Amino acid sequence: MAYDHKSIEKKWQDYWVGDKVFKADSSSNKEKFYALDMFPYPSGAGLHVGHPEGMTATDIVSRMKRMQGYEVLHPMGWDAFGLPAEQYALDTGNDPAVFTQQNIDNFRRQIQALGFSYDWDREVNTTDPNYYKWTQWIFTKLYEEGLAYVDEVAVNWCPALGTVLANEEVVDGVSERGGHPVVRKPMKQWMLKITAYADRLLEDLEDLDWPESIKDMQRNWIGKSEGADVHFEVDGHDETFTVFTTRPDTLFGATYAVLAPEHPFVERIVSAEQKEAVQAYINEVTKKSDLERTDLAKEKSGVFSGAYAINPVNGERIQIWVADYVLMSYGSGAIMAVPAHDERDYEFAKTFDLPIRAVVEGGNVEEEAYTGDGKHINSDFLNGLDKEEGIQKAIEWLEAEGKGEKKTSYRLRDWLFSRQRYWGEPIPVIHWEDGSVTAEKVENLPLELPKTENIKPSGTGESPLANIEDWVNVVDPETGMKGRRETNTMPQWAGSCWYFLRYIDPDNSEQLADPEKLKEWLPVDMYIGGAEHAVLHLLYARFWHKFLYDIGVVPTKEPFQRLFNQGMILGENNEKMSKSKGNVVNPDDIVETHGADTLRLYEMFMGPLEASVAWSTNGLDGARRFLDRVHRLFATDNGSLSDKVKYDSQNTDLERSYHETVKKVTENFEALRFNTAISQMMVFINDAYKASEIPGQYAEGFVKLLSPVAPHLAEELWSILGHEDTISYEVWPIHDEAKLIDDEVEIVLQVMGKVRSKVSAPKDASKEELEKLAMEDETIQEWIQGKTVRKVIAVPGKLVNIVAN
RNA sequence: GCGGGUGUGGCGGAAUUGGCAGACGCGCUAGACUUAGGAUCUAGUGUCUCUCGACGUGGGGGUUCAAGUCCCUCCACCCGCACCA
Repeated sequence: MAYDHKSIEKKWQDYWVGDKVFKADSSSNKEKFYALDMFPYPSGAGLHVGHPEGMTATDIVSRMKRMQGYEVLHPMGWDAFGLPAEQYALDTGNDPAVFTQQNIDNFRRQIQALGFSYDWDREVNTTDPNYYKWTQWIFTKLYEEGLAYVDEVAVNWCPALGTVLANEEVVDGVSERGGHPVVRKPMKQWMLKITAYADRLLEDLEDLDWPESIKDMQRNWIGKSEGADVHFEVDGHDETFTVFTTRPDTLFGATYAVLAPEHPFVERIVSAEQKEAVQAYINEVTKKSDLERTDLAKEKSGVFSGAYAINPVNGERIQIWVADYVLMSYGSGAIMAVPAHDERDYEFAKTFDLPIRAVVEGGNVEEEAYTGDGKHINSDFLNGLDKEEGIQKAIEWLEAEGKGEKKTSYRLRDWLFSRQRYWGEPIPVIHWEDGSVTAEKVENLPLELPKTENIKPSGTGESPLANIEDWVNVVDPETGMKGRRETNTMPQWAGSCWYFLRYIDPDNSEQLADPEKLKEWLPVDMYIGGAEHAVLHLLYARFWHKFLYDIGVVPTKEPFQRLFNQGMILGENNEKMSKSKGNVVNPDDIVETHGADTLRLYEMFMGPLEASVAWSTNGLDGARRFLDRVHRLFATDNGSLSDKVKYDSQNTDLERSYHETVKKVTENFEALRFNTAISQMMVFINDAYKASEIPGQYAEGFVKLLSPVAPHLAEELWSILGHEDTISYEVWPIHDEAKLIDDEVEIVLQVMGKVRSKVSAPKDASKEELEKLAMEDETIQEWIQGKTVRKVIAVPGKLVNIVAN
């Protein structure tokens, strides 16, 4: 019988899972290798063909590393908290835990049907109390270290639904569900002080083996910029405000100042005459959505506050304006405006007819702002200096005069860590009636989510947990003091910040993970996932990891040494797969019709791992055809070994092709270039079909090379080749470099850089010998006839180029 | 606007330090075997001429004996950020 994927795949999957073939042993003395997938959110829709792409890539590497003698940790788990389960609960009254468990079971079934070599004994689930116990524990540590704090932050409050909405639940200013109005409302929120790690998150990127584009995205997100804080006094008030500037050297060109509309200072300094205008402006601005406010195309808007600031360098009175082009969230929410040398200030000054004074030479201030370098003018003690010197000197002056100081600002802001949701890790904090706040003691963790049939909005903006009286209200057993539990839960990011640590020691009830085991496995050697997590997940996880490093829990500064982002698999119409477009391909269907091995092979052969390529049914058929060809080459219809395979063969037809294949496949797997590795395997199979016989050791070697990509078929062929054990721990083939070198090589003969002839020559023929061969070649002689040979370039082993005209 | 990236046959894509452009797969064409083929096998397949040959890696220019690869310039598309002071 021909290649029957259904029976073969079932057989080997049952064996792998049943016999725990891929169990990882932390105590072995093999070198450790940790291959990690970004774990999925188990959605109700199940797996789509995009999921297995990255998973196949890590699986191939894992399987190869095992065969190369490494102890491989390759785990899978579930990022299972999240909004959809909560929505489902709200809609149906069902328990999100039950719903989530069903989805997980479905995901696991689908993933196992693809034959990945996960160690299923290490499966983790972020919604499991034994898991989130440690998520909560990390939070309490952050709290103890002062890195978790409460702040007032505006949230999307929907009065009609009585709940707070996530940004993605708000569409065009109304709730996505029901279309109710949404307003910004300040609420007390837990924040994590990621900004305290900004510099280290930036610097430590250097040593990581990550795509440069991802590093850059993180750098931009952190957005470090150096400059100075400058303090301005307000004329007629006993007040000062601070601006942040990267160009303190242009202080003499500051002709007005601007406060963000939300700046608390605005109401303190606004003049009586301007009060009404300012209030009207602020009202207008707060009505605008974030999108409208940041729309670059729009005209600058603003209003004069009626107050004046004193420029600290020259005592000049300058107007203070309120304008929304200054953001409260960056720097100090206030700027000194230097219209001559800043494009935004220039545009604003032109709009409102404010003075513009050049203080740096170069450019034409009549026409546009000049942001380049040049000698300073109109700047007293800075005159004649260039930009760099000017900045230096200005900061020295400010610090000496007590009018300002050197300052570094970051675009990165602290992490808003609260969610007003039921389906998340409860934040383990109690607010006591005397006003004190304490974190739950470790022995009281996990603080479990209470079971309830009544998940509904609290109506106050608190999470549904606020409805559950006997959970929310607590009494201190020792002092009798009453308290109320925090009702906010953690965001989905929390569980995914450290799951890779738990895989290392998933059942530990005493600690997050055994330090000795962490030392064995960390850092993750290979981490593959989608580029959509390039910034947030990876930054948050790095932050937590550095924190855990600081408190001595983990042994490495960085969690993920090597990172790779796989591309997307698009629908056959070249658009992103989505239910609404009807172009989603379900892996279950492919496994049924073509088999898991075909799906794996096809996804790896489509193109480079990082590229986004459209699904093609024809391409899939081609992948299947290759596996059919492989099967037919090695096995007969009744499942015995093909006569063509001969263990005692002395035939050397395939020698070179085989060794080249071993070399290329090994190198390409290592470099994650699976498409080229597979094409080389195809070349070998084509050669093998042409050969009169296939030496047994080449057949075995090839099956090993194929096994990471098409493990079920490889196991089957391995047993047909007469082996009892799994192929998973067989020794990976090594190529013999000597077999790749031919004694005779083909030399390309060129005239004027164009190939005119070819000739065979000994591989180590000298330049002179090659030149002689070229000149003797008949075709070449015809080409150079009647021409003068100006020059002959001979590259040993490669070519001869004759310059003649 | 800033940062990063990509442009190669009808399609997906290959091409060490500059050294035979188009590996491999899909598709297509012809043939073989077949009652049949959406199976399999064989041959062919960048374009123009189809004979020599010429042209050809987004466009233009340059360096070089030799450029997909290096330099300059322009264009298109994709991703991220976006009034970040």
